[in-house]
Amino acid sequence: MKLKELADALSLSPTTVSRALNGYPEVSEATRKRVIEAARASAYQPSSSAKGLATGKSMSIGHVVPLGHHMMIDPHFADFIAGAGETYAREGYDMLISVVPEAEQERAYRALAASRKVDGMIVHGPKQNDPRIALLHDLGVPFIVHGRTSDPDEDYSWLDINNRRCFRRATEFLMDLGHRRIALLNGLDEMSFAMRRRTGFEEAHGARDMTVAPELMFHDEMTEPNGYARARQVLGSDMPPSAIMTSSVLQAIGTVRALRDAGLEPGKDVSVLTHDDRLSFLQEMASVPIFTATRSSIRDAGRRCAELIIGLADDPEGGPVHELWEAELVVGASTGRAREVV
Amino acid sequence: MKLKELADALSLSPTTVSRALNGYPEVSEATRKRVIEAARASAYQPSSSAKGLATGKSMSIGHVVPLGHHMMIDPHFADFIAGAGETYAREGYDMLISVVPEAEQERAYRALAASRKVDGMIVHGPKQNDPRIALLHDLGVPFIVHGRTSDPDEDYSWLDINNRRCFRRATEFLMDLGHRRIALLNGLDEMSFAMRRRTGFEEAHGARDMTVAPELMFHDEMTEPNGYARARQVLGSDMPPSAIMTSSVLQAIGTVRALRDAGLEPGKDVSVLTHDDRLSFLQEMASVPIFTATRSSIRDAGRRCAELIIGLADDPEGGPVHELWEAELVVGASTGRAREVV
DNA sequence: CCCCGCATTCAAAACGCTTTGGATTTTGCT
DNA sequence: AGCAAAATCCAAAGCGTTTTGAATGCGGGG
Repeated sequence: MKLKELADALSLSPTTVSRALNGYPEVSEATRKRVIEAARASAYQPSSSAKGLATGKSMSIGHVVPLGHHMMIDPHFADFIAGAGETYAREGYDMLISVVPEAEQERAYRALAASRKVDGMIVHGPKQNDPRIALLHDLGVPFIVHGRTSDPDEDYSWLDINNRRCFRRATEFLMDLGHRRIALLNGLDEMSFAMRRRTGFEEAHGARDMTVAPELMFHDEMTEPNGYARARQVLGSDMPPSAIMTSSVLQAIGTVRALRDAGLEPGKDVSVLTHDDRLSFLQEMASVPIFTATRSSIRDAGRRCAELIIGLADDPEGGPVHELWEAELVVGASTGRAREVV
Repeated sequence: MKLKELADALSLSPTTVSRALNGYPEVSEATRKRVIEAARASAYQPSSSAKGLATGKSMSIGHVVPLGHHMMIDPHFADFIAGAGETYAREGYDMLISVVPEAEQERAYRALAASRKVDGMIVHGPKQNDPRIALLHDLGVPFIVHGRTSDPDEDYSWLDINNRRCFRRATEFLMDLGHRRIALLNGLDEMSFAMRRRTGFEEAHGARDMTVAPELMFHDEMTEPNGYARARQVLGSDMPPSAIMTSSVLQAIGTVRALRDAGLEPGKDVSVLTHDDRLSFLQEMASVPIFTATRSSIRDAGRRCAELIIGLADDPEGGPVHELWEAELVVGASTGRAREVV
């Protein structure tokens, strides 16, 4: 069913039908009703290519997701997508995902932009110095970064959580419990968020005239097996930490597995504190959370990023927008006073 | 940069340029070279809407993903997507995802089909009797189902694993180890795969003249917390099982947590056997796997489904295609001989 | 030297929608 | 009743490609 046919059936011109359906005022309410009803009855749906060609908008937002080192799609990313998807559905947008090998990322961005398949893009997992933001700037596509680079951050739009501060608070929380030797199982070191968290971690040490132990800091992909492996490694060392911080619940779960293997109890023998993105497939209903954690819903971030990029797509001059979210620090069962080792 | 401009710059007609770029034979190799070079230099990329309008193809495949009961996006789904995405990227297709509340699914399918935004669709998580396949049939969109319904399955395309057989084998494997009382933590009962697994589980019992204990069979969303809760429940019952089977590694992880909580050791005190979709963020490098499992990569399934749907999009008369994959049964550390209880 | 056939190239139509600029009818006022 | 303004509708011109049908230039056979 195409517009012309619908118009013929109604003895109206395509012009009028188009206007009636798109809510333009130059059409009487009576005919608008009639048109809308007929459209519904015949399940008319405008061709997206034709509409796109005529309006210059595609009503979809692009996400380029690189297949990482281990060809893994990040579960954190999946939850972000779920949130963004909700917003898109509500606003009549679609989500276009391009999964590409790391090396072909730039080509993918260029192709998406130049073919005008998307009205805007969301940039995931920004590195410290990320060439993508300059690229997108050049390409002239509206975009928003989930996270920030380490560049001055005024001239592009982003939404981020205050990684530095929340990791500083978390570290100090552990120190207040008497912990002196704390391990940090962080995300990959090229990631901007990992560096910010590390900075917060170090600041906390500095503020109390403590020094971080380099042999207790790790940058890995945030998986359960990696959490397990690193925890095992530090627990088996000469001077094991009394607390372990991780950047993801997945690593924390691995850490707990390692503790159990070593006959140690989390929260008693060794404290575990993690950042919690509230991954949906791990949500507990328990009254007291398993993990003490800095917490911020990555799904909410997805929802909000989608709203922001749609705003920018509608009004590219809407200027760069920035949102910095604070994470909450919730106390769970995985932390406790440090054992008096002395 | 639009086609006409490129043509002008080359002193050629749009016709010729278009043909040169699309590999038609009616153009001399010399000019083709020239055109391709100029296109590359000026980063020309045809407008997808215009191309779509002219050709009738959109070069993208649609996925409708419902937000389930707990508004969770399934991590299994994420890995499937990663696999499919690889294929799409290779074939020049894009992936269009529509995240919608369960109730609006039908509308989403209709909209995607009628707006011709996609050349084909992949149906996820088929229910036992799934109205979507009739719907898509009506809409006339090529589609492939990942899984099967319980209907006769000849008239639509699908790719599935042999759930019934692999769960039967797995159950018999446990019985061979002396287990007589086996719990099954399955996926949601409306899911077609869950029923097939259940059937395999029951067949194994029937073949040995054993009866399944209804109080040991559960249908839940396949999450870690659910695995934990159910395992705790059965372990605390009057007649606890000596082995627990789960439909997902996530449930298995939860189960192990429950065992540990109860002071039990997996593989010694209680055996755990799971189906393993090879979720990428859980891949171990260990030589002997943690879990004994029936194993089949859901990412490979995604890859293959994408190939199949692209094939169908190119040639809708390609007839229904079917692929039934066998899962392998790999022995890990989580199973062992049943404790002599008697 | 002419004409035919092949290799190249092009002008124009088509794809299905939105939007511009007018035309026609209706309404509101005097 | 008469006229300007407002309301309603329409024909036609895009939007950027592909594709159809025809034109042009060329070499070769007669």
